[in-house]
Amino acid sequence: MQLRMTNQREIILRELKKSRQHLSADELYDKVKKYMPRISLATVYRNLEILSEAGLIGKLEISGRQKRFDYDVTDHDHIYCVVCHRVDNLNIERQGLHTKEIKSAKGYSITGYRLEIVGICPVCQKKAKKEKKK
Amino acid sequence: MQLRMTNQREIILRELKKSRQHLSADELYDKVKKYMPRISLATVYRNLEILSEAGLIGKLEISGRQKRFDYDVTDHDHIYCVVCHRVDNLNIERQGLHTKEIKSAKGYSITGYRLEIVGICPVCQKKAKKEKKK
DNA sequence: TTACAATTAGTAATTATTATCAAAACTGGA
DNA sequence: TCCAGTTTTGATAATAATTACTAATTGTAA
Repeated sequence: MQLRMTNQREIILRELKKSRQHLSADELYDKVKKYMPRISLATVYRNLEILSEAGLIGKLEISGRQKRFDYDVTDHDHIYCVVCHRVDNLNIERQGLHTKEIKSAKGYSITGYRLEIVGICPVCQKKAKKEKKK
Repeated sequence: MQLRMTNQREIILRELKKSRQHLSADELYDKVKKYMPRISLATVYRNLEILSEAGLIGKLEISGRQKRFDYDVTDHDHIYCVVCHRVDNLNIERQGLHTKEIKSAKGYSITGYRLEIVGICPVCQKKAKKEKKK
């Protein structure tokens, strides 16, 4: 199956890469609408799935209610804010993780792994301090 | 805030621990109904949140559409099936992960981390083989 | 007991996502 | 270029999971 690069796809892809964030479908919808006001939210959802299946973007299936998509398809880990659900990329040395232990874990055939660092992002830390003062 | 242990809470907690699985609210609802047929699904949702805030159970905020809850609150990692979304517990040596690199990552204050091994569980592997034969 | 607070069952509302479908836009020959 | 077939789109309906609301019930502590 060959991917046809429509205008909609082009702009969705461009805006996600431009943002350098891990956007949800509706956040991306808002950005794309500026260039293509008549685009449908369904088109954004549809194409995010298609683009991630084609390997042009990544799909984060981590925490939070909404799916988020990653502009960076190279191998990396994430850091995630428990308060606002913001996600950032991380590069961490992963020495010692490809062990026999993992490879045979519970009879699973392993396709990959991900390390998620969980914490509170700088913005939410500031907010929390302000809240305390009240 | 002190946690009042109601009948509903007791049974929800008991059934989750008994299952030794990572159940979603509706799966647990089905189990609990056998002992308490008039319980409401909303009560299950409500109490799963309360129990996890009280630290009596864990909340998995990982992949898949539904939230899942963990009978085991001790420190451990997970292995997760990309096909059926089943989750199992794992104990893996995590040497070399508590590095300065992580502790100061992107200005976050780190509260923890989780390693998720991703793969296909034995059951889904078997199903996939059967599918191929067709 | 008796008043007050917490919890419950039942249901409505909300949120995120997926499905449906007719219209529009592409594609690759004749 | 025109046409037939395929894809994709926009609009909207449907679904799934969760949360909010509310009156009734239950527990608690004086």
